[in-house]
Amino acid sequence: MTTERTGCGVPRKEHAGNSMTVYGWVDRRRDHGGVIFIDLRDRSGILQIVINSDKAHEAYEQAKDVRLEWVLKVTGELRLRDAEAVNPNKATGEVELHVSSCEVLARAATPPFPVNEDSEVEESIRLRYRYLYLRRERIQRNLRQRATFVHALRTAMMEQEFTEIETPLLIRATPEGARDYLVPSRISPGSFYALPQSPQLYKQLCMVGGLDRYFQIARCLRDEDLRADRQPEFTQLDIEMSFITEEDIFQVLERTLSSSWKAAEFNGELPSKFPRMTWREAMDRYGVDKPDVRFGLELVDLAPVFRNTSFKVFADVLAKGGVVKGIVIPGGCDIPRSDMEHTYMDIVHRARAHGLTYLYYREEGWVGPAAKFLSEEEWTTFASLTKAKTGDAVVIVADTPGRTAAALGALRNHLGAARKLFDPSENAILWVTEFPMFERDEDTGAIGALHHPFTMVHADDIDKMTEDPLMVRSRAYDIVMNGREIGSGSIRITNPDIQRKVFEALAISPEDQQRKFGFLLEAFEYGPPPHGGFAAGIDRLIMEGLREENIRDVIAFPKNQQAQELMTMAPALVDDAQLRELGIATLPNPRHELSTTPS
RNA sequence: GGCCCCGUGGUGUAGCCUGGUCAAACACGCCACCCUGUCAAGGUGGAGAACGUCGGUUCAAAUCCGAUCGGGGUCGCCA
Repeated sequence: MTTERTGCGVPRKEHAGNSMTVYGWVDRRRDHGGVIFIDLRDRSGILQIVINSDKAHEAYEQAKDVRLEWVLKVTGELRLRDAEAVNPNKATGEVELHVSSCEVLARAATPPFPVNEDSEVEESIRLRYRYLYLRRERIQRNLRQRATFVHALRTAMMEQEFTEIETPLLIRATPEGARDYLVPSRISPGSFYALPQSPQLYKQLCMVGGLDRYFQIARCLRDEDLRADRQPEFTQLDIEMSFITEEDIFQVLERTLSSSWKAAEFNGELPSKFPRMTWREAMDRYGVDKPDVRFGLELVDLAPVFRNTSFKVFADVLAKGGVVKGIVIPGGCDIPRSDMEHTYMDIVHRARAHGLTYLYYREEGWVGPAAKFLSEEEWTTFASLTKAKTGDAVVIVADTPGRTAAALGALRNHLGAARKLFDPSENAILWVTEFPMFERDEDTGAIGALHHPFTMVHADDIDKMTEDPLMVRSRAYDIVMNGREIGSGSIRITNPDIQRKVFEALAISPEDQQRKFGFLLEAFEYGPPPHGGFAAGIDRLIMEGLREENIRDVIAFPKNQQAQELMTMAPALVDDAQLRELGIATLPNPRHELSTTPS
């Protein structure tokens, strides 16, 4: 069947005169009475089929009843079209297949939405009939480019002497991090496996095992709420290397990603070296740890202006160790006060900052709620720090360093999008390095690991671990692209003394250390090589590469926001017998129980 | 768990703010017929939704209010 098959998108004028057989779906049909045109579609493209009642009567009788999405086998002779019949908009537009026989291989019900065009359809319908949505040209192209990209990643890794290793899917539940998906064990009733959030621990054990250079195109599963760029199961390019420093990892990623990007013919290109920025610098200049550097609007430290201010709110903040920072918005005088008071204020409040104030630099001078508080001297400082021009506006937030950064960082991202301040075809990729080792939970006050507890501490900061843990930098790094976190990694701790100090800083008792991570600590007693690695989110990279706004459009069978797969309707209830075998009993109405359980 | 947006024939939308003229309009699709050169074919005719669901306000509700369900976005969450 396939040996004599020609792809619908393949024929060109040089094939004219050839007899051929094509198979495919009816993309469109144009019935002129005595002659019927059918656009036949397969994954390679679309070919116009001509069925003439005089010349192929039997085929014509067949084709009369054909409808959209029917599956046909068509044999005929490829001919050049008359000059006036050429369609320059189609790859096969210079030729057409004159049919001698037309066989209906399958009929099709009327599709629930248009398959032959890239029109909007409600997400639930797309997901319910995913197999039909997959017929659309756009998603087929996305998935094909995805395959090319992943293939290129794999090739690049092999060329760099990495070994692809499969790690288990049924693993021990990890105590920290995201919520686990649990899998009950039949043989050990009451016990559960977890599905991996990432192969983190196994890849480190591969290093202890002497494999030296590991990689995997790894599925990762996290039971957390979904977002436009987040699915509960996703794919990572997972890497771990021994006897290396950051530089080696950076080089592998830069080489691998930029070459694969090119191979997949993704949007634009990636540089052969990614710029670097420390976490400190990212926070100071952009207010976020994943800056979108396609546009400016950098944060300006305005503390020098308000050092001796009569404006009580700012004075209080500064006295308590807070900061005053602002963003200069070029041409911002066109922003209505209502936006400042409502839209921007909401953004700032969501970041838990107290509020913002603003100043317009109009022809007649600075105008705004805070204008009256500045002395002549302060205006001079203000002008030199902001370098604002007539027509600009400045928004100012005063709060703790963290909240100020969060508020202005969020506002900056909003402004960048709302005021179209960047070229959407640009790829702004960079390394963000030297993340803090620890962070304090604002609500509980507890110290936690920002990356994970096996992240190596920056050599200069080991001494600060006990007295000033929040100032300790780590050897963790992220790749950030267009304001989106693409992946992260770190050099790992292999020194037991340092590991112990980290656990102490995190207030994890020796008993808990043993219980939670005992197997890793034990492995590290047997000569662990210095090592480190990285994990890059493949779905997100593809989103950026294809300029898709939603991760669902780069995944063949994605889930909806409730983490359901609407085609097969998973998750679903299972038989009591199945549960009994696993030693599991469910609450009578899980949904109800959950909603009434205080959290 | 919070917040925001959406829910009208198979699909996409209009109508909803300013309730009655709406057993609801338009495009595509669907059905029938006509048509031998189109390519988003064309023409003629036709079927198809009581406006997600429930409740309320009102003489009167697609239109107002409440709840609920479904879809999406987002904050929390994602070491």
